[in-house]
Amino acid sequence: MTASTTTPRERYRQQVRTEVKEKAWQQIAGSGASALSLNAIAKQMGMSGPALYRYFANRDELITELVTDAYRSLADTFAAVTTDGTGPERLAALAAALRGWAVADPHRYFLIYGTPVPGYHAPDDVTAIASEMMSVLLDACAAAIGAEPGAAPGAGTGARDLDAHLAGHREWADSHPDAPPAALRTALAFWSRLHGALSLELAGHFTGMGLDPALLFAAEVAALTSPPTMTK
Amino acid sequence: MTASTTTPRERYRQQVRTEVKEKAWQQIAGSGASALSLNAIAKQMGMSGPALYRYFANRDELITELVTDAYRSLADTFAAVTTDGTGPERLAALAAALRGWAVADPHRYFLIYGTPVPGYHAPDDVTAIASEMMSVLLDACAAAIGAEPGAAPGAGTGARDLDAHLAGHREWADSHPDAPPAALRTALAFWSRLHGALSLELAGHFTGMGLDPALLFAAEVAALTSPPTMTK
DNA sequence: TGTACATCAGTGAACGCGCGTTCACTGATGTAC
DNA sequence: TGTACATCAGTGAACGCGCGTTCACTGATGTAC
Repeated sequence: MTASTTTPRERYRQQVRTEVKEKAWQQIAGSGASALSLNAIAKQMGMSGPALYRYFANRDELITELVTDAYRSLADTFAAVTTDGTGPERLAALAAALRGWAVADPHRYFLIYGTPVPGYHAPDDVTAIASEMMSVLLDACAAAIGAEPGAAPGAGTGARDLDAHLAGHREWADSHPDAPPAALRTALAFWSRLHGALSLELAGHFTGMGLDPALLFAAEVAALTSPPTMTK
Repeated sequence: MTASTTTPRERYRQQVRTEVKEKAWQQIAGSGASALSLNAIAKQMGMSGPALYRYFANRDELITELVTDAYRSLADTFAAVTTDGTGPERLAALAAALRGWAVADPHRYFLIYGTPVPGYHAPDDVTAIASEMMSVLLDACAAAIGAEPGAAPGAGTGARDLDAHLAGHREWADSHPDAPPAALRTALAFWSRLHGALSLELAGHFTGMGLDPALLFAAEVAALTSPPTMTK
């Protein structure tokens, strides 16, 4: 509990910045990220448009901050997941955290993982945050794989080319230089498959089909750690 | 070769409509779908803005037509895939067709499967087209499953809840009323996993990692039909 | 083949709107002596 | 504790811009006799 050296003025600044972002999210929820308007936010806050330029240099800076905040929030959610339990249990917990986070605010999810905005480039901060998340995921994957290497997705013949490629391209996993290829494969399958299920769910592609997305998601999570055995 | 009853004027109309759509796609590629502007398209065609209202009632109608065209194009691509070969071969061919189609024009892909536009609702036509595609996919899935039921993704214990749910919700698959649950599961995994890999690839989430998306995609396709065997 | 008429593509002016952003200014809040 | 000054939040007017859309109109193309 170190005494905050924040001046009242600085505190007020942060409050206003926070409120601007809140209104921004509301606006994104209503009309999409590309329709974000500084003037509209100001009006909603009972201020005049130019006032916001005290708090954000321009529209792009606001969006960048929203993106960074979204990444930060997801990374924190990941980091908060318990590291107790077996590898598969940890992976399941991470998956549940991911889905919970995404379902809680689909627009925030899509701001990160949705259609990229042409011309907009995410700031460098986010790659660092993405690495954080990958590190947490790899940790659980390594634990899961250590217990049962054959249970990793693609452990059969199908991933031989991928494994060869991964042998030469594992910079993205350099937080875990000793993780076996199966762990890397599992991490990739985790991201790829769960984002597939989540994207379709949040975009509403399942509602027209009358399916419960949670069950598909659960089945995909299960398949990540306990691959099908031949039942013939 | 039935003689076309199309009048020259009608033919001209269609030409212009087509050109408008082409410019629209170019504009989407450059600035995103939400920045689509009738005036800008007209200017690019050397016409004045209001002229386009001879061809499209308004902006929304143009977008709707772009969406429908995109679905139609994907469905045709699917339908053109050969039905020769074994089930797994057919699934692999469909997967390759999907990826080829998506990579050829990422913006078109995202217009269908990307971030949904708040307030915009796709027309009814597209659900019919989506059913077409699902029917083609289910056909291949049924063939693949018939040969080797245990090879379906989730054939282990992980998909029991999903199977129970599918037993009561298979209207989306009513083109194949006799398809076994494993076929339905395979079709869902096909869409979900491949869209996951494609979305991440096309949004550029792999480029920062230095990975070759094609190899991940290939591994996912392989996992759909030949699940890992325990190598322990 | 020629004339009279209908159809329809495209224009230019105009409407109201909201946007991002700049600028000079007012008034309140904090700081230094 | 009181006064003088500096800092900074917020305003209102203004700039230029592009948007979707409507409207009355011109001129070319096709049709009917």
